[in-house]
Amino acid sequence: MVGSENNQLASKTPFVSNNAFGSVSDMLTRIFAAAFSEMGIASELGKVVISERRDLSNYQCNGALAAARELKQNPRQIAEKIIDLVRKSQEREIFSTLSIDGPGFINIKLSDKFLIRTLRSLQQNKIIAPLPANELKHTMVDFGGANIAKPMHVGHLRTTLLGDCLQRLCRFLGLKVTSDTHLGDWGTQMGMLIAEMRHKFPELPYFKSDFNGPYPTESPVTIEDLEALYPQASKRCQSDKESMAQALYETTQLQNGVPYARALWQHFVNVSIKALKEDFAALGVYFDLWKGESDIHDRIPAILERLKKEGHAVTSNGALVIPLQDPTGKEEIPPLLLVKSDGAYLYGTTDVATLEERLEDLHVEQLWHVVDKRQSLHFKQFFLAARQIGMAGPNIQLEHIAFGTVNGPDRKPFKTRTGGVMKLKELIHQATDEARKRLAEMRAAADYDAAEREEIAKAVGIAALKYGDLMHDHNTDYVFDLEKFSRFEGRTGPYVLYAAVRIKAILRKAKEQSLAVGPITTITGIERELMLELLRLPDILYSTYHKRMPNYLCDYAYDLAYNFNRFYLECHILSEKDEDLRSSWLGLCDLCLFELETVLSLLGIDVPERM
RNA sequence: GCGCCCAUAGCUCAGCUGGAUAGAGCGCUUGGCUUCGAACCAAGAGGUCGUGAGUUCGAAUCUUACUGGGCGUACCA
Repeated sequence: MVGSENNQLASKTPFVSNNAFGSVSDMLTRIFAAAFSEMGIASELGKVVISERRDLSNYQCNGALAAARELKQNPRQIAEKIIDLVRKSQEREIFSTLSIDGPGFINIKLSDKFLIRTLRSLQQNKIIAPLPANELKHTMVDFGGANIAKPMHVGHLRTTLLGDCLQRLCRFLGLKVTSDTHLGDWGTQMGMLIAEMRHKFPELPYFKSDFNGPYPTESPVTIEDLEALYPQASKRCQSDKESMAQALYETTQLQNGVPYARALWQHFVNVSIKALKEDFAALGVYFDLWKGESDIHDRIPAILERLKKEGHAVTSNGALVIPLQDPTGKEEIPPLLLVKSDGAYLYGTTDVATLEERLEDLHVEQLWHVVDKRQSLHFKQFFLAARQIGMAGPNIQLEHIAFGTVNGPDRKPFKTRTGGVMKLKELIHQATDEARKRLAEMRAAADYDAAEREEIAKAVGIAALKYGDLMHDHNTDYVFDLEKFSRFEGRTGPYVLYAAVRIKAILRKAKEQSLAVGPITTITGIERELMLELLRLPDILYSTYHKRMPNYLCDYAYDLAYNFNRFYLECHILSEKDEDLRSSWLGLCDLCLFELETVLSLLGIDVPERM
């Protein structure tokens, strides 16, 4: 029979393989898909999802309803047959009940045996199955959006946290990842800075035409100087044509590699990178590469030549552009500009050259740009151009991971009280302050020494900040409310952290009392909910990856913490007299901590030992 | 003008392929600590899912028109 073959097929792809724990809903889907196809119905309809009616089931399959429309049959009868087939399969011991409710929903309850067996294997190995081999693409995450001479501010928060979460998640799921900030270290802004330096400090050796010796190894400016210099330079050039001409002149000197300009520029870059690394480090964010626009500058002429020769790039209104055709033919897409009429390169030019480098030298297969959604037209143009000129083939994934603005209570982009741009450093300080305040209010950690208290405040502050940001769907704007994010009640980082710390406290006490942390063996009541929650981890990780939606991780972390708190309240673990039950519960605590810490670490949040 | 996105409880937000009674947190009302950290938990009130029409057995979800808001629209990034 076809059917038994299908069932065997399903059982040959266990969701626990090589000790690695996979998706339960995928595993159930395989079983149901086999049953659907055995009935001659499209197997896609066998999709099993986590139940929306927790009171009725753990998982559900709605495929019979859709099948009923195609087959023009009664959905309940179809569901009946599906259930019969599943009951006959080798997998029947997974289920405690399979029932049909409403118009034809198949409600699935898992057996205790299955639940215990599965969690025990996870408990032993603590390995989550990586993505299937064909999905393990070399992924580049381009995020952070750092620039020379410009401080990191609140506008960099989302790209940094989102990008970092994505790179952590990809690595966790077995992908090869290369992250790159792609510094804005080239172009007119750099010329403007040099011109400003010449204007203010003409006595520096860089500006002496008769200077022969090597230029100083010490930077003439600090990061603070640079940050102050940049707005002045920018303002001067905007208001004064003469200054702009000077800036363009310096830009040319730099691009032609004239020593004084290069030397000065190198100082700017060094000083800036040092400061940027500190900013990122304060958030626990690290990059594999610190490439910049300057790195690909030399590639540009050859690319432009080729594009002109191949007819991809044409002159239009004095500029060199790639005309774009919308594949759907519906809308008109403005061309991608490569060279301005004054000869300067643009955003799109460096993007194309950088893409070439990433594809040819680094062999990246998947490229994610984590950038403000206001730039979506640019990325649409850039990606389309990359396809049109044949640079990115069909196997290359290009994606703009767009995010909305961080708003203040007035729903306008977040500002300081005085109306200025909030620096990232300042934001982290405020988060730490808020956490410190909360901890003091609750008289928490009062008996710890000052250094530990400070460390805890930092950890809690970062958790509040990161969770508060990442919990929101990145496609939309959100209201930044530090006071709210820092609460220990509700859907916040500190709440989740608290649950994890509670577990650590129990495990510590258990160890002190030499109580065994054993395999999970029993289900008595409320902990079943927690166990079902624990079963979802792989599903959550995979869907977070596939949708590129870290907010799923945040939701899940909260659900875990909440379910643990319920279990904790109801079951008094350490005082439990039944040794087996106690060690089973301790095992459950340990597993829950493992999952919480896993999810939090993907969000970039560390759990302190106590708080 | 054209294009993209958004509109869900008093507030901030979820809502996975079109599915059952639209969820959560905060706030509000009420209840639970001689026991592992009450920084917790439980219960309740609160909704014409922006408006109208359409597709469907079934729409917050898909189509369409409209209203209100955000953003972008060739030489900035």
